[in-house]
This record gives sequence, C-alpha cells and structure tokens, in this order.
Amino acid sequence: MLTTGGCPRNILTIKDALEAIEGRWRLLILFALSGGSRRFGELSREVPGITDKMLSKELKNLEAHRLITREVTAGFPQAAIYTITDHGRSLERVMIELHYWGLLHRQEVMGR
Amino acid sequence: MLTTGGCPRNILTIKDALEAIEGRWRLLILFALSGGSRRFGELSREVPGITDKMLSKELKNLEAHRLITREVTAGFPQAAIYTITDHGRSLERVMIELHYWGLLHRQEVMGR
DNA sequence: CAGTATCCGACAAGATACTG
DNA sequence: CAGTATCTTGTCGGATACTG
Repeated sequence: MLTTGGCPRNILTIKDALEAIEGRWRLLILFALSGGSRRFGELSREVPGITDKMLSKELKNLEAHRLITREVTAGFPQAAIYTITDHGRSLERVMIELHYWGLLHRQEVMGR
Repeated sequence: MLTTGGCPRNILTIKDALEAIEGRWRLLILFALSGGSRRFGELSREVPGITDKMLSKELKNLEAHRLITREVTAGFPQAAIYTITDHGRSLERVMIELHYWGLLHRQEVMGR
C-alpha cells in the first residue's frame, strides 16, 4: 500500500516519472517499440491515430529522455530505425500494469 | 514480455487506459487520494504545482471516469470530501510501478 | 522513405480576482 | 472553505503541402 506519510517525496517521484512519459503518444510509441525496432513509417501505421508531425516530435522527446535510440542507415531509400533502450525497457512493467488496468477499465466504464 | 504480434488490440487497450489517466495531474491526484480521503484544500496543497482551476477540472474528470467520488458535508464551513473508488484503487499497481520507475529514471537521466 | 513547413482551431494551464 | 470567472499564453494536434 502506498502512503504519502505527510512527505511529498513519493508524489514528487511520480511527478518526475510523468514528466518523461506524459501525453497521449509516448507510452504508445514505447509499447510498439517494445515488440522490436521499428522504422518511422511502421510506427506511423502501428500507433493508432498519430500523425507524422506528432510522431516526429515525440520520437525526439523520447530520444532526449534516453528511452529510445535513432539510427539512420546509409543507402537509398534511407531508413530510420528506432530502438528502445534498456532504460525504455524498464518501463515495460508500467506498460504491463497499464495494459492490465485498461482491460479492467473497459469492463468498469464501458461495460465490455 | 509484451508482443504486439501484428495485432493492434494490446496497443488499443493501452490507448483506452491512457484516455482515462492521461495528463500531468490525474495520476498525482489519485496517488494523493490513495493515502486516504482528502478535502479540496488538502489536495490543492499536496499535489505539487497544481492550481485550483486545474484541480477542480480534473476532479470532475476523475469523477466522470468513476475513479473518485465527491461528497459534500452539511454545515458551515462546507467541506468537500474526495475519496478514491475501488476502481481508482485498482490503479495502485500502475502507480507503484510508476513510482518505482521514477526512482530508476532519476538515476538514469538526472544522475542522482 | 522520412520527415519538415505552414496554417489553423482547440484545449491546457497559469495568474488574478471574485462568490456562496 | 470550495470553488468559479476572466484573461492570456503556450502547447497539442490535425490537415495539407512540400523536400532531400
């Protein structure tokens, strides 16, 4: 059981975590990449609803937070390969719990 | 290990979950409430950085998603008591993992 | 293929002042 | 005490067109 214990440290830790992964897209991109490296176009198709603009922006943000790496191959046509880092992979437990809770939430609110 | 397996169902489940808890504030409010019921003013002080306007808006959102309940006492001065629901409590595992990851993230990115 | 540029509307969010 | 009203700024996010 989580307790704040009158101390704001725990909630500040969560706030720090949220600062890195907050928003509609970042966890979805990481989840897609947890199944293996992807190219830009693959992510554009696999992340439901995202536009290329947001994908581009969020990929840079994830890279800045060291959650993914970007590698561009030589040759033509060029390919950009995005890969989750070990640090990004350490978010898998969060994603697993979130996925599990998503199933619960559907039953609770959506009734299916 | 999570796999997408060419099937978008898992990622859609996470997207549904995120729709309910996305943003800077909702998980922080729920985390505060996981330590026990709170009044508006208590939350205003305990959730770091939130304004009354955002707190009011997000509390309504959380109530609409059945993650918290709101109860107003008779008498004066009035008191509004916010309490996490069982469904909100089912997010505790997500919050625990997020808190744990926040500690890792500090070490990785912030170097402390 | 992998993005960027531009334009636009909607909403998040803070500051301040105010009400029952 | 528990919010709401108003105003302003910034960012989100979609649409479309475009480039190396």
